[in-house]
Amino acid sequence: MLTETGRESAFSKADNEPRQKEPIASDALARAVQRMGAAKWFSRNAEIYGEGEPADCFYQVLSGTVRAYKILIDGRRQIGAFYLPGDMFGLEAGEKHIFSAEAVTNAEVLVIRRKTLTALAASDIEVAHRLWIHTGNELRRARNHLLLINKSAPERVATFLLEMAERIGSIDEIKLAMSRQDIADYLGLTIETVSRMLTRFESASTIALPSCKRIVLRNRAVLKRLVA
Amino acid sequence: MLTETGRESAFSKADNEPRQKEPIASDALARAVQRMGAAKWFSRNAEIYGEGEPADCFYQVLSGTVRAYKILIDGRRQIGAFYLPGDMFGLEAGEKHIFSAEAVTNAEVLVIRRKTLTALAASDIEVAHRLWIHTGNELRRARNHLLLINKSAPERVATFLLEMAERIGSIDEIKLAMSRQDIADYLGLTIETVSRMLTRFESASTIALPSCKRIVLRNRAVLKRLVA
DNA sequence: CGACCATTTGATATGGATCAAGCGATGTGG
DNA sequence: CCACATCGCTTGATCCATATCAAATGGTCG
Repeated sequence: MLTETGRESAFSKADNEPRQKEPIASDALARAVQRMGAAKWFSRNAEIYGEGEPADCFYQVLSGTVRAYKILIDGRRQIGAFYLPGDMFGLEAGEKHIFSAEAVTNAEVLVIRRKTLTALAASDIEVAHRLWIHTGNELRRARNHLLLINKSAPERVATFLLEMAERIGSIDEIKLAMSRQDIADYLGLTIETVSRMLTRFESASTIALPSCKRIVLRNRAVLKRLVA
Repeated sequence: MLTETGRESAFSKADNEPRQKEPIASDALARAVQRMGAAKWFSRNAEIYGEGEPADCFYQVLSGTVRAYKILIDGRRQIGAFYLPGDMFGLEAGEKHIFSAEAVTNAEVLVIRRKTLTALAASDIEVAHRLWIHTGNELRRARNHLLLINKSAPERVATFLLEMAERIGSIDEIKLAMSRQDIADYLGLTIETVSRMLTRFESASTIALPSCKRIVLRNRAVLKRLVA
């Protein structure tokens, strides 16, 4: 059954938020991580691992938000994914990390050694299967992200808002953990463009912006039509 | 104990050749596909599977080239990947295909039922492992593709040329199976822009264009610097 | 209150899209 | 074998969405 080691403390100490309903996954893989992983704290902007380092560990977010990114030669930064509580990351069958990972906010993360996991997978077919499913989900996300990057700026921002709302499980209001720069680097836009799109949506009463990190979706239909 | 070996590379000489002489790939998964798969011919532009259809089969290209793509609501087409001889595709842990697949050229493809493969994976840990590796490789490709899409047009085209040269294993000359439209849809550009970049490279003697499908890389250093 | 950083807003520049010919292959029927 | 249609590619002219540059505003923390 679900082992929730460290969960309560995670929730009370997370700088960020009261948590949603049931974010922590409970499949064989997640259970293994929760049983055998060690909780570790990362403060805002701390590096969890760096690009090119050997991928020795697998992670699950307990609280806070994590970004996976890559710095391009011209200095730009492409964020490949945000990981929220319950999400697992850091191990995709490769020897080395191709992205770096950092805490967006103070975050508590479960860490489990790769060896531990692969040893388990060798004997437990369900864990092996779950690892595959996990990578498959990452792949689906990456492909959706790819599709996103070719769209117009309003479409990208609308997609981001809906994606975040769904993942946070919130009804209407999203509390964003990340800065405009993070959003811009995720969407392949500039902060100015992200900001402009948000104010444009606000002017159209599609969203409201009580503060720059809180966004209220007032008219999802309009956003969904954009995403289409 | 599981061991991760690097990605298997698909080595082919020219994708026009009807057949590979050598065994195409030789890991446990590829061997299973080659032993139990049925060869099937698809003529140019024939559909192999459609988006949304149940992902019942797994495929390996024997000859020719295949594209995986998605049509967006606005009618644009995003090509997610090209598959060359030796490459496997069509099964990534999901129940349904999220892309469609078509033959770019006349192509021979091995087809194996998903059930056959998952049954095998349940008893053969090595096959299960290779399935994971395969999805991991697809993920790495998708992430590289994502990075690509944010770059400038010259960078994208240069990246495409180098990628193709490497995958085809050609020294200097690439024989492209795909049209300019295919390239454009892969890179998120228009055919006009792709064409202009190619002629620009040609003017700079970075490449030569003996015919529109044959491209000679005359100065890889320049291309690599662009990709950086 | 004042300094600092993030965000918004405004003005201008530009890379690639779009619109529009032209050109060069490939194929077909006479 | 040629005339001609067709299709894919290249080239040119213009437009527009977003980047870039610059400044103002707002929010946070000492």
